[in-house]
Amino acid sequence: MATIKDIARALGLSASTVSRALAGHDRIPEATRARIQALAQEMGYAPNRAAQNLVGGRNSGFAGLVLTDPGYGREDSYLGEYISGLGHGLAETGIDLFLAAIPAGQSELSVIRNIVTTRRADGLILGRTSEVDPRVDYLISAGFPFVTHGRVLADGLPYSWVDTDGTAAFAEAFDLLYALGHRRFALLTIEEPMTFRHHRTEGVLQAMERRGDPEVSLTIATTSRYDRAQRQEAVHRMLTADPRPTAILTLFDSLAMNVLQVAESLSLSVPEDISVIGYDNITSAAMARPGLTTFDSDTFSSARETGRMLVERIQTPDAEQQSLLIRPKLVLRASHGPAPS
Amino acid sequence: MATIKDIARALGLSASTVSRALAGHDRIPEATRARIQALAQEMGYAPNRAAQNLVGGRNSGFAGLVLTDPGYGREDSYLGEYISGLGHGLAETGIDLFLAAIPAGQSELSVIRNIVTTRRADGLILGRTSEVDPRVDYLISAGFPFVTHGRVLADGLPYSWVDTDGTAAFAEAFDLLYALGHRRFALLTIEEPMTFRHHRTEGVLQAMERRGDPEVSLTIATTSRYDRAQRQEAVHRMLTADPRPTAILTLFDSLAMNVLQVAESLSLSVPEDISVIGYDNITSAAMARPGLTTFDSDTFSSARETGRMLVERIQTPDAEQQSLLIRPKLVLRASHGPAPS
DNA sequence: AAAGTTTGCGCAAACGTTTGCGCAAATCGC
DNA sequence: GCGATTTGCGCAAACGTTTGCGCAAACTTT
Repeated sequence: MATIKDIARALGLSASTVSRALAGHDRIPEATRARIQALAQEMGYAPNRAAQNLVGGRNSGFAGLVLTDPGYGREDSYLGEYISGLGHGLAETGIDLFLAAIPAGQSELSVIRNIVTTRRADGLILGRTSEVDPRVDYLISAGFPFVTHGRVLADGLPYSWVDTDGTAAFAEAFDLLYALGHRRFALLTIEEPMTFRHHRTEGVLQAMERRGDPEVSLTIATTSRYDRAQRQEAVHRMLTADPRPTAILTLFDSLAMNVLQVAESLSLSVPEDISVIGYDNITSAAMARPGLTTFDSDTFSSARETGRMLVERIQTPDAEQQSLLIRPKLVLRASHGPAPS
Repeated sequence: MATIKDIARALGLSASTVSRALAGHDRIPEATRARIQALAQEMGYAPNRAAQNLVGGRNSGFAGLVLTDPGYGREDSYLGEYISGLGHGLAETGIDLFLAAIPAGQSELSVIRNIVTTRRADGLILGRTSEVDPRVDYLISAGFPFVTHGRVLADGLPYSWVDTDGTAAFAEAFDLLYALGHRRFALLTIEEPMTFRHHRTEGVLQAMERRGDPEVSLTIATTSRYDRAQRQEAVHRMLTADPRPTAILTLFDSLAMNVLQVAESLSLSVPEDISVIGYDNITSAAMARPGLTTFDSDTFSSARETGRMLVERIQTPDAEQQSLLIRPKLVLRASHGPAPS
């Protein structure tokens, strides 16, 4: 509504002076700045983002969160908490959140490219990082500010990320179950080459190797991340194998939920017959019976940190890249117990 | 990157012609339009939103989804599914989703006012409507396009909304339990004057009245929507009352979850001792044991319709206001059964 | 073939801001 | 008290579009 020119006219100044005063530039005396700021306040002046954006070619005032369709985060409470955290990380910076919801079938990379070239956002937040991720490569080469939630496999790439330490957590889960006497392990994992799959698997393998116990066996079962029927079938196969594993680690909670369900339908009791441990601590994990033992990595604060890191990327592009590895906390519930004898 | 001027220069035309051709205006011969469009395609031209916005004062290209902090939708899978649906409703319109995440303690109304005056969005989507909602009043008076998810209590206000038919659903729930022999009912509700509270309560009261059975009793217990401890306590009081209700209706699923938990801690079995019915069909409702009987209102498609309605509001502001009342489907699980004798 | 209409397109202004350059006045150094 | 520097501020251009107006050429009508 009110423009810089209105302020200038009212004060008998030029638009340039008002602009500079508001931006806190040099060579504007404190008294003038104060008058200008007071009037701006009074008139409810807010800079026109479009105009600012146009002149500078930067500063759209938006941080884009890229979400892809299958799933989006629909699985559980995750997204709401994540957005809440991001909001807090961006608060007070004048940067708003823009949701780039990518329809199924559209190339995520082309949408990202479009956002970058049209400057629809000043920076991006990427989830679902895969081991080799063209989005990351592109954004680095374009020199565009971004932060990923999750990593790519290659080390040393110049980008900022926040991730949870799946390797440590899965090693901890293995050790916990080993200590309870379990020797026949199974890991339920996914087909998609997400980086977290690598890290979490690595945790189990490392812990196993450290034990060096020849009695320990591990079978790895793979299923699709999204196809429900295929998931059920894979779990079913795993639970009817002979010999049956007694300790099941799943890559994330919703897979563990499948295990709980199939076990129930097979009249296997958890944790008496099999122990199950998940990862993520989704809301359902607490509601399930038995309650699911899992790992919690505080989505809210990790999202907040992601937001803060992005702000830093945007505002001081030359600052060093940051990264944050969060150690998830084991949440003990009732889905694990001593190995059956 | 590529601008309209680049195209004009390359074709020996003026910027005006290119602009008009791309916008599909009159008085541009088909042949010229085709040439222009082809080159635009080839050069990867995308209009600069900031410039478009600046000239027209409209058309920021964003639809704002207003989310307030306590909760946001963190409770369950709701938000992810909702956003997914909205994305589909806005797809192909060139309108992106902008998240107005309102920090706790900030006035939602002032944020909305700011968005409207700075034209940061072309339209808004509002959730959490309360019986009397100043946001709705303000947006109507400002003539700003918006759609609410939920209604206000007053009828006949000129705005578009999408809501679920809580009245019908709660009447159905009552009837179901009545038919199973239940006579001592309880309704667990919230303190906040949300409109859905009114409608859902109304459903129970109406069904009760229709029966006109003097043996039926209904106690209504009220608790805070967000305070966990208070919720537990209210549920505890309800389940230790004498005589204890045998049929418990809760305003939404997460309250029903509380009932399930407290019942378990009191060694009451569901559904043998008490029946519980929720509303919303959150993910945990399926995972809980016993599975929660509840109502599902297809968040995804109602969000998609909300998105479509907003597009209509934005593009044809003079079109009639629309509304959509969705009849939720009863999802039968294991948390309800015959009244204990 | 003259008058009127339509077609195809360009000119230039406008949207609200930022910023390089410049200029007069004030202040400083000595 | 004179030259040099600093301070305070304005002019005007630029960012990429859209759009009212106008004009010449091409058609149509009579």
